Amino acid sequence: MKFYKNYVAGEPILWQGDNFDYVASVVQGVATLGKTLEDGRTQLVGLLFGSDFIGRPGREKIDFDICAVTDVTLCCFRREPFEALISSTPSLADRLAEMALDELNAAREWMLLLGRKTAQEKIATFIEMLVRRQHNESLHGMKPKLSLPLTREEIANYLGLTIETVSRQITSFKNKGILEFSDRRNFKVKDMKALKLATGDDTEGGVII
Amino acid sequence: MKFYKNYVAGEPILWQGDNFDYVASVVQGVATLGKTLEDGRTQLVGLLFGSDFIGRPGREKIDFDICAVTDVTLCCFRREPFEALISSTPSLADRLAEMALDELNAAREWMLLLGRKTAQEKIATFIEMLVRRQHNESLHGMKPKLSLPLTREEIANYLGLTIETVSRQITSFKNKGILEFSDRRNFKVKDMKALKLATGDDTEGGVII
DNA sequence: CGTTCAGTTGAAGGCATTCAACGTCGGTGG
DNA sequence: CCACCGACGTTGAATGCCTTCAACTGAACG
Repeated sequence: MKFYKNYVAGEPILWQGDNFDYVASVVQGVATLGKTLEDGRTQLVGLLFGSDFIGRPGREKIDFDICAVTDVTLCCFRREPFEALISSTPSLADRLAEMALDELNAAREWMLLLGRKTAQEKIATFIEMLVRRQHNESLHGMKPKLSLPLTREEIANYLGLTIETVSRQITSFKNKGILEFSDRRNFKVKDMKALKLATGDDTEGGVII
Repeated sequence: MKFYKNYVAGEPILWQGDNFDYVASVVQGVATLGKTLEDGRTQLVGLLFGSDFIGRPGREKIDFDICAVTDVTLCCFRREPFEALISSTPSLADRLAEMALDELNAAREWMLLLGRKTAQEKIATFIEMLVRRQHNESLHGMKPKLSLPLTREEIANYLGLTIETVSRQITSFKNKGILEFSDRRNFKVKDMKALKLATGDDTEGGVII
């Protein structure tokens, strides 16, 4: 019923329209959910981190692409026994429903970003989200080294921008002393307050993580 | 346990952050789900039509605004007995989970629109969605009169545009002979094929509704 | 040392926005 | 009845933000 699958960075996990007879949970690594138009324009609609879930009971098709951006390990379950397990375990069904609702809220938050935020605000929001997620993962590591899990192109596709704009906005945050990069991927937040301010969101009383 | 509530067009139903001790189903009318930034920029993240659902078990707060755009009737259920009912009725829980997943898919589709589509494609996609939904409602009414349920401003907020751009793009579709308006709100689609083409989506073999 | 790929930077251009004026419709009151 | 008003919508001109196009940098690799 249960088995593991491994993917190397850059490898596609599922293509839009594939049907797929198991469900899975991310054990390790980061993957992207993306949709593409016929002419190649791509929009990432979600990121999958550890313990995120792929596939849902009753949905055999998936209408977006899933792609590994780092090496990824999935824990897979055959569909029939898993659905049987859900039927007999209400708490599991509840948990899945909870996760779906969380994703829905995240998707709607991102709609606000895509529809109404400026490039600067998009980048700030993206970085701030990374801080929050990576902070949760490395529990209480006080201001750890942070890293961008995505290439500039993937960031662009996640934020509805171009690579060039992403690059310029990141440079701008460097110049303002808000971010500091040790290389292309690894950075530290020097001024969390300014970063939060730049997201365009409610200020929440200036609480610092 | 069950009661009805009525709202007139334009009336707010719920504000961002309100907590709300019942759940509801839309009986009649259209409502919008919206999120707003501090400076007033607004993004609609969903439309509620008949039989759509507001609120979820275990979520007492709602983090967006809900607003009636036409006169709206809600069928409301007190939270505690409703949650008890769900626990004892797996099929109802399944149905709610299904609806949440449908909304998630719709939200992601909309993310593609917001992040990657041009103004022209956004309008075309919006109109095409209206055709599909209103077609379902008035079962098999062959090419009925269609109507925009939203003002130009609401359309703009739904598509991540300004009113002026919405107006210009609609005019453009009129001039091309793809849409024909009898007044500001009511129209017919004169060339469905061209409309679908203009959405930027996959052509689906040119199937006409 | 040349190649390649990811990222950066510069300059030009375009699409949507912004600002502004006008048009239209429905309601209200003189 | 008609003038006035406000809300909604349209249209025009100018600006600007992001994109597009292009050249360059730097690191990894054979």
